[in-house]
Amino acid sequence: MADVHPALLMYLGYRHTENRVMAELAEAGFDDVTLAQARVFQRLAEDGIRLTDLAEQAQLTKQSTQFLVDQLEQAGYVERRPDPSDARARLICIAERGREAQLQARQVENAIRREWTRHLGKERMALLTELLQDLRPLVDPFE
Amino acid sequence: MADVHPALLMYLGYRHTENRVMAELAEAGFDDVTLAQARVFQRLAEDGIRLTDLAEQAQLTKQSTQFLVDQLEQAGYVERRPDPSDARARLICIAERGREAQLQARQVENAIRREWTRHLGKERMALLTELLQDLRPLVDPFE
DNA sequence: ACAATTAGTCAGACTCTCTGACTAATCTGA
DNA sequence: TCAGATTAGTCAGAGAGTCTGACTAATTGT
Repeated sequence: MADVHPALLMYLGYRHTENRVMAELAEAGFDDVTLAQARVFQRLAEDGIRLTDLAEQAQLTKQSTQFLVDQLEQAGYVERRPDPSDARARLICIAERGREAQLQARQVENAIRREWTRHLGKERMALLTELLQDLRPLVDPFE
Repeated sequence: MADVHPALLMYLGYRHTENRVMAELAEAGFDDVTLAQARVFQRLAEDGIRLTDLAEQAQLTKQSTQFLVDQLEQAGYVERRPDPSDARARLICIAERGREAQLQARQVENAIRREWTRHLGKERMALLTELLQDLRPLVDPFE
C-alpha cells in the first residue's frame, strides 16, 4: 500500500525517536522518569517557563502539568524559581539532574540524526528537514 | 533556532492531524470516542486483527488494549469474530459505526493532505512523502 | 480603588495503563 | 502420542495520568 498518510509516517518517526531516547535514558540511570514526565520536560526552555505556558504547549491542563512538574521537581530534574516580573508566577527551570538527562537525550537524538542521514544521504536528509520546517506554520500552533 | 530535530517536526505534523481528526469526528457526531480508543481503532485492518497483534502495534499491553476494544465494541465501532484458524483467538473487525467514522476520518485526512500540497506544491509534497517512506525501514518496527 | 483577569493550587473523580494470576487452545519434542 | 511449554485471551486490582470545579493571591484596566 503506497498511500499511507504522511502524518502516520511522521508518527512512526517520532515514536521511534521517543522510544529510543526513553530506553537509553533508562539505561543511563535516568530510569525514574516516566513518559508523561519526559514529554513535559522536553518542552522546558533555557530561561524557564511558566506552568500555564508549559501546559498549553503540552496540550494538558495546568493541573495535569502541575502534577507532572511536581514529580520532576521531587526527582531533581526541575526547579521552580520566582518570576521576577510577576509575583504570582514561577519559572520552571531545568535543574542539575535534568541538565544531565538532557545531555544524554541530545546524544541519542544526534545518533538518530546520523542514522537517518546515513540512510537518506546528506542532501535528502537536509531536504526532509527543510520540507518539515516548511510545513511548520500549518501544523504548529505556536508558529 | 534552525536546528530543531526532524522528529519533533514530525510530531507537530502528527499531532496537528490527530487533533483535527478528533475535532471533526466529534463535530460529526462521533463524540463518544476518546483519544485512547481512536488510537487503537486507527490500527484495525480490513480483514480483522487479533488482540495480541493490535496491542503490539499500539505499544500497549493486551490488557489495556482489551479495555479499549471492549469500549469500542460496546459503542458499535468494532466487533469480534471467531478466528477460523485458531479457536483461542478472535478477530477484531470494524463494525457499522466504525465504518462511518473511518469514512469521516479519511475525509479529514484528505483535506489535510490537500492543504499540505497547496502549501508545499505538488512536487515537494510528493518528495516529502517519499522521504518519509524511505525512512520507514529505520523507524517502523513492522517493516 | 475596585472589578475583571490571570497564575497557580487543592480536592476529588474518572480514564487509562500496568502487573499478576488465571483458563483454554495450540504447538513441540521425547 | 501425549505431557510440558507456549500462546490468545480474560479477570482483578493497583497505580499513573488527566480532567473538572472551586479556590487564593497577584496583576491589569478603567
